[in-house]
Amino acid sequence: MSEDFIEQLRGYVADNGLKSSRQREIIAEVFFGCEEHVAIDQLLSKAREKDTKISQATVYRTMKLLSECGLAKMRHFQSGQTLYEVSDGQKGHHDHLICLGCGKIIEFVNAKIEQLQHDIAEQHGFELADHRMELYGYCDAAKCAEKKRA
Amino acid sequence: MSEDFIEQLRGYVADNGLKSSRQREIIAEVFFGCEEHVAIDQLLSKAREKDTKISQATVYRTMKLLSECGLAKMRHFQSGQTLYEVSDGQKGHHDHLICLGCGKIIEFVNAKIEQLQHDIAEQHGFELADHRMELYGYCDAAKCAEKKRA
DNA sequence: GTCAGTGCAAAGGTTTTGCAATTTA
DNA sequence: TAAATTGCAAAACCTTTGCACTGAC
Repeated sequence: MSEDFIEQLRGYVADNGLKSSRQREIIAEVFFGCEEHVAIDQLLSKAREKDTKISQATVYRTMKLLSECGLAKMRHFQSGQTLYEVSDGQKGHHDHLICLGCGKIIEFVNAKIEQLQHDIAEQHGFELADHRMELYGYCDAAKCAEKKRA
Repeated sequence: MSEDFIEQLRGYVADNGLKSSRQREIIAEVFFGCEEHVAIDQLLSKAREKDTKISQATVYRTMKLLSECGLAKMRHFQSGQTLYEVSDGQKGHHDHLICLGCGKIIEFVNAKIEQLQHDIAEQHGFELADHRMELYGYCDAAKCAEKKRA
């Protein structure tokens, strides 16, 4: 499946008069192989395991390209940090449940909420294009329940 | 009502062994007088209409203070920009509907969604602490409906 | 007088960009 | 060979901080 994404990338590259590169393939491979949300420096260090010389600029440029061709999506979380995830269009839309204790991020979808969101947009004369919902709380791990009290 | 917020700020300052200052009062006044969401540079330029010499650092420091005492809340939107709004605790919780055409931000609350959010958190063993929901779309203004097509 | 607050400029952190060298088609 | 890609370092942002000075208590 990761290979599938790489194919899409190659198609985009070919269709737009761009050229392939080893670095870009490595970064894309690392990105699509990531469980969920990754930061630039995580991508960089993982990419460097395969090629020591990959630069941070190339990671930024590759992620920008992946965003443009709809394979990646940049997200700004409440904490302010920027993370990338495989685009909704590729792996299905989902929202996030985030633990303030351990940072764990759980993805979920709720059809009723999706419906209500459309209703609300309509009520205000909006044509909905996208949305994000993030729930912040503490998971059931002991240390997280403890942090909650503090 | 803006005066009411200023009073709360004064109370916090007094209770914590801090001192009052003209600049801080001006910035707070500007902030509480803002319709909705403001960026640092907007606050700075509005504050400078009342006192030319106010520095950016003071605006940052004041907004940090207002966040600490629960009067302001910092928000990171999808675009990546950081905006401040009067805290939920002060003006009631709400979510956002944002026009991608003109940038207009509408606040709303939907009890059903709030309920569903709690249900979801519970299903995953989470204790909900906070949440955010942002709907992005195009409002019914002609120019915005047009941008949508592009 | 003491200590918090301020303005300025420098320092931090993150992301983008200019450029010469390299690689792809 | 022409044009895209890369790495590096500089630049561009945004935010925080150190410091000497000012102002509140």
